[in-house]
Amino acid sequence: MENLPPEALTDIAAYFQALSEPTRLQILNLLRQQERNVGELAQLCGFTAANISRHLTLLTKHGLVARESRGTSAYYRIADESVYELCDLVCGRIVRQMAQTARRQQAFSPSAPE
Amino acid sequence: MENLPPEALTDIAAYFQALSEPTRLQILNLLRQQERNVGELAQLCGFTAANISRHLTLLTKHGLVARESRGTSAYYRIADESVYELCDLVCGRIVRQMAQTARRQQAFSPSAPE
DNA sequence: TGATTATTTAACTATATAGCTAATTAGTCA
DNA sequence: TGACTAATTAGCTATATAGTTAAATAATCA
Repeated sequence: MENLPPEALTDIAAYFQALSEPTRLQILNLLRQQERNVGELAQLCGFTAANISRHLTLLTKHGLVARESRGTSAYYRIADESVYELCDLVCGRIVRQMAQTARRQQAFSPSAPE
Repeated sequence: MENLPPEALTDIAAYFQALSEPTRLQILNLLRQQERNVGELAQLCGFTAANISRHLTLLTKHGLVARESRGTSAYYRIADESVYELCDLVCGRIVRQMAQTARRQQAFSPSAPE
């Protein structure tokens, strides 16, 4: 990232944006276990198939998932496992930060932490 | 990310969202070299100070940058270097993907690559 | 205190997008 | 071919947000 052409920032931002939506993260999380078709994902996520389909299209465009047509169904699977590295890194950051916040609040009101 | 409480996805999404904006990435990139005040960043980014100030507030809320008041100025610096790891990972992904796309296009029209 | 400068916040406009329903497309099978 | 099912796309609404200018805060200094 040190010496980036300015337009690279746009690409990186777009990639992060693909990951900046809870429903899409839920989809990625579900696909971690096994491939799924659109209807299954829709049911598991609790949204319409139309909605999930649009999310899957976007994830595909960014190379995060891959689509395979089988019969009348479309099965999606993770295309690049390295996404989970990213998510784990962020997870770690958040946990650390929450712990830190908790410590700070403890310091202010040790008797009534909240 | 394996066994996450559902609300964690929202937190992770919010963190990625902080990184999903080219201007904010530009700010982070500039702060890689040295701390800067709002006016400097505004000038370097080519936007108003009001706009940059709002971006900095958001980055601060996510623990990405830290603010220090000095005189009438507010100086910002990177609060967690690990952001750059994330960005480098994404960078790598994008470069790999672009190379792959280029190869595919080469395969289709080896004489007139574009 | 009053003037000046830097930052932040308020209020607004443009644009993007997550969700929906309904319409369309595509594949299977009688 | 026609009926059926799954997926996608179109069209819509509601919400979020990146940018702006202008007003409000905050700190310095004469």
